[in-house]
Amino acid sequence: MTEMTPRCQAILGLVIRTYVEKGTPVGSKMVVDSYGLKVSPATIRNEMAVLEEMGYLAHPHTSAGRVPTEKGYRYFVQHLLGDTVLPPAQQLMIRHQFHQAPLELDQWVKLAVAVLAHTTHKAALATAPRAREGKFKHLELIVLRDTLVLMVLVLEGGAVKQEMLTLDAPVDQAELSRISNEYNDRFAGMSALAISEISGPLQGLNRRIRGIMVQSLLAMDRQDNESMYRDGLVHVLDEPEFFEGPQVRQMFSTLHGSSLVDVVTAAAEPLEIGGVQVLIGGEGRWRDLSELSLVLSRYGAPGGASGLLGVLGPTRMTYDRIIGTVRYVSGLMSALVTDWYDGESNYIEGA
Amino acid sequence: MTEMTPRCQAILGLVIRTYVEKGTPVGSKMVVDSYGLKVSPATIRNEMAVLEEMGYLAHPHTSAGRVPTEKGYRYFVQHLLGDTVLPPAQQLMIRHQFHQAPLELDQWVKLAVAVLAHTTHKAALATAPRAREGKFKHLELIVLRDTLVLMVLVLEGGAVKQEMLTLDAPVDQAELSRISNEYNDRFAGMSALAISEISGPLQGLNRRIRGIMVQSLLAMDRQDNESMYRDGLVHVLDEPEFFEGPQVRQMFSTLHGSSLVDVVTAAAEPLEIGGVQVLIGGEGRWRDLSELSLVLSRYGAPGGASGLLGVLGPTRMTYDRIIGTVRYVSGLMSALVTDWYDGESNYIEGA
DNA sequence: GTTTAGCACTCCCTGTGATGGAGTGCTAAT
DNA sequence: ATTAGCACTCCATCACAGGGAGTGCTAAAC
Repeated sequence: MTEMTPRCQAILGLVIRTYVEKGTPVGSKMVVDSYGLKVSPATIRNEMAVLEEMGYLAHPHTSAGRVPTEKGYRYFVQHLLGDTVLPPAQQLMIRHQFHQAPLELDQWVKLAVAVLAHTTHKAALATAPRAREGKFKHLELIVLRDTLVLMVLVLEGGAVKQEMLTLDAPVDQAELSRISNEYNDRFAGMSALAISEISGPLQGLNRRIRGIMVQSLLAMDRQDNESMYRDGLVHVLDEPEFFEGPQVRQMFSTLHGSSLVDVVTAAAEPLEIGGVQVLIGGEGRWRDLSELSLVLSRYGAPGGASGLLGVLGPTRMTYDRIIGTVRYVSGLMSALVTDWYDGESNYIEGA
Repeated sequence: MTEMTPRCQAILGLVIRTYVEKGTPVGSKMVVDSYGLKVSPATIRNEMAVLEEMGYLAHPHTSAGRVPTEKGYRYFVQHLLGDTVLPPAQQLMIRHQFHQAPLELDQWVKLAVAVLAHTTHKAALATAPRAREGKFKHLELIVLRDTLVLMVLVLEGGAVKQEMLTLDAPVDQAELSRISNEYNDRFAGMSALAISEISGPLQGLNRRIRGIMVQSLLAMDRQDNESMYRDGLVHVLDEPEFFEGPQVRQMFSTLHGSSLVDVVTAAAEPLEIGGVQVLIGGEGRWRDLSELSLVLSRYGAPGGASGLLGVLGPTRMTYDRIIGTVRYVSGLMSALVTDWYDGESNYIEGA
């Protein structure tokens, strides 16, 4: 059962590689010819029969070649994966696209998704880095018209949150400025907990503002459907297995739907920064992803905010290349984010 | 040629209605049976032959029923469309979804797209209302770390624009507050042109800020790919004509791609607020939309900001119902936006 | 003169074998 | 343990026939 001769492994690897490349079930002759092996097809057939019995390969029908099962892919990813480091040329191309990177964090994330989707030719997704708990930096209150106020909340790290407030009674800008100045003086650099502790019972406008502040600080790391960027979903349509029938529809509702966020966050839960997680065919836990694989990584500043990025494609994908790409982009993004936060903390210490 | 007997019209209408409903080419017998006409199939056949010669109907092959051409649809929309006003029940359902509407304009727009997509079961799109030229309301400069400044620009009407600035030399918050206060006192309520006229030659930070301000004010009505909301693209996959082959792929790149914005803005160019424009099969101008129709409307406050919203679906769609829905939602949105701006201007006058 | 019944014709759609090929699984020989 | 040989299985492809839907024409009916 756990018996797995080196040759068996090798053959499993070859079968998967050829299947990933060609997309059709691969037969014994195909393996021998493609790699110029010194054994006969019959030998391969025997080994393949063993692999099938162990559950790593499957048979569409009696006289077809073999196809990897999810278990097969998983074994491949865990034990047979060679060097997943991207060749320097690829690295350069990716780095180059990050070179004229914009200054806002969200822009970086969008860029990362686009780069991932483009270089892997698959669907890509990412979430912006979020700290576990945000710290208050700056509050601004701007009156738009008598009872309507725009509240702009800036957190440390540069995240900005806008909120509209309607009031019961009109206020003027001077009053609002007075309030926001007080907040800025009193609460700068504090966490939600600290703010809650300081402030006694509140009422009216102050109460609403405080509520939103605390809520925003606490909800920093909650990823919702809106905050996940996606790109390149079209690429998945290029794969022959998604070419026809209602699969296309199902695929797209999966990718576009809101459940994807849950899957991603659940799958990424055990991930350290820089770590890569490979989810093959939903792993039995998510039916939506039955034909899909997800290569996910967490990026961010060590001990600080972190986000997720990854690639989503058919189970039949070139895992080595894609894992390499995801890991590399994750590394780049971590560097960017770390730089950002270092700069930030330096400033604070130096101030 | 321009000859079009009433009965011809009626038959064209019936053919289109049945085709839209069934999705298969419709034959003479089908028409007679479906509507209990008092004429024989042969009569219908003759008329249909005439309609075909005039270019309103087409023949997939010799012994198939008739299918409407783009020209046929256009004639239908222009002359044969009955009452496109939505039944009260539908109106109520839509209105109800707008009832607990959020306070931000963009949220309204998103809601409108969702409602359109949902009720028509087609793809929907919308752009946020933009004024021809914005007016400055409020500027806020917040230092994030030594040389990095967050600039928040609020325009009249509540549009908010964020921008990051990197400086050559560090500044402190006090200095920034001084600058922003000066701007707020001096330029409140002014247009880009007025601001440009007042200010003499500038340098350094002031020059950058002024540049962004003017640019933002001028670019208010420019719709880019990012600013167009889309929803319900999946619905189009339900239509049988998009079920198979590379059409799906092409469709999706069309709908997701950036060229759609150009098409929409070009098509909407002649539209008055409240007007509805129907684009059938790309009208020969846009090859991407060959199988698609676009029902578009402009909404907004009269003389003020306006945006676009519409529905995109296969040429084979129920034009009356969809035009009705688009017009109704457009009306609702116009009311919302007008309210918004009225409130705004009231405040300004009363201030 | 318009309408209609009748009919031949055209073309698609579907199901049915028939054929070939790719690949397996088994057995016996190496 | 490996391999050659071979029967077998099942899929894919093609051709072909029959049924069906619908047309276009013609001639008769109103």
